[in-house]
Amino acid sequence: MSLVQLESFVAVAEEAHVGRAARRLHVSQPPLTRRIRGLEDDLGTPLFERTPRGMRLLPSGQRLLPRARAILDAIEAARTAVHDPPALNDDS
Amino acid sequence: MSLVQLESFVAVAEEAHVGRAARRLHVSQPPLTRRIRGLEDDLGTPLFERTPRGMRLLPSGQRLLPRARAILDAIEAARTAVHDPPALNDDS
DNA sequence: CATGCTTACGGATCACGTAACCATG
DNA sequence: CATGGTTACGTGATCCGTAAGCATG
Repeated sequence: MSLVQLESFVAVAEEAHVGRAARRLHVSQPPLTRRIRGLEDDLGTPLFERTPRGMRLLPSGQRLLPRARAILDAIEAARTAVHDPPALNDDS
Repeated sequence: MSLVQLESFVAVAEEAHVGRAARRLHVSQPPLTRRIRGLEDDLGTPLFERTPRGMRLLPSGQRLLPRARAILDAIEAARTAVHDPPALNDDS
């Protein structure tokens, strides 16, 4: 599992469409297909149902989605925290 | 920033020693040195002080450590959640 | 036959391990 | 001079984009 895979998963889940997610991520479709497949392989379970209209989240994917978002948010928060020393307490 | 970098960071922080962390991660020292350096470059700030005895966390690294652990834990939790459907509620 | 996901494939980039290097006490 | 982190370097793995393939309504 990688952060790139999680980011790709969230984009595809939100767009329900590999093509649109690819444009949003500024990447072509094939890498995105492979990232999703790689994540599914890593987890050992499919996350989407492939329909002729696009991608539909399976229950496994629905369970993953909020956690994936939280992890990506935590990454951003960590990035910020490294740079921002906590404000000094007036009492100290 | 990658999960491999975060995992490497936690190991080096806990061991305060690249060599020991490398053995723990079943990797040789140079890749680990490079991972830490890559993380520092990505964040734009050093995380460790290099001493002749080993590695010592800087304040920036001290702020990162608990967040890195939380993120890695969240990854494991997500991995589990994908496979484990929530227990059915008796009331439902 | 239009749409949309996937596979093939060639090329670039990344990441490893061995070996050599450098700094400190 | 022992210890421990880093740099050099060659090789194998990974990942991308273009192009071709395939399935569905």
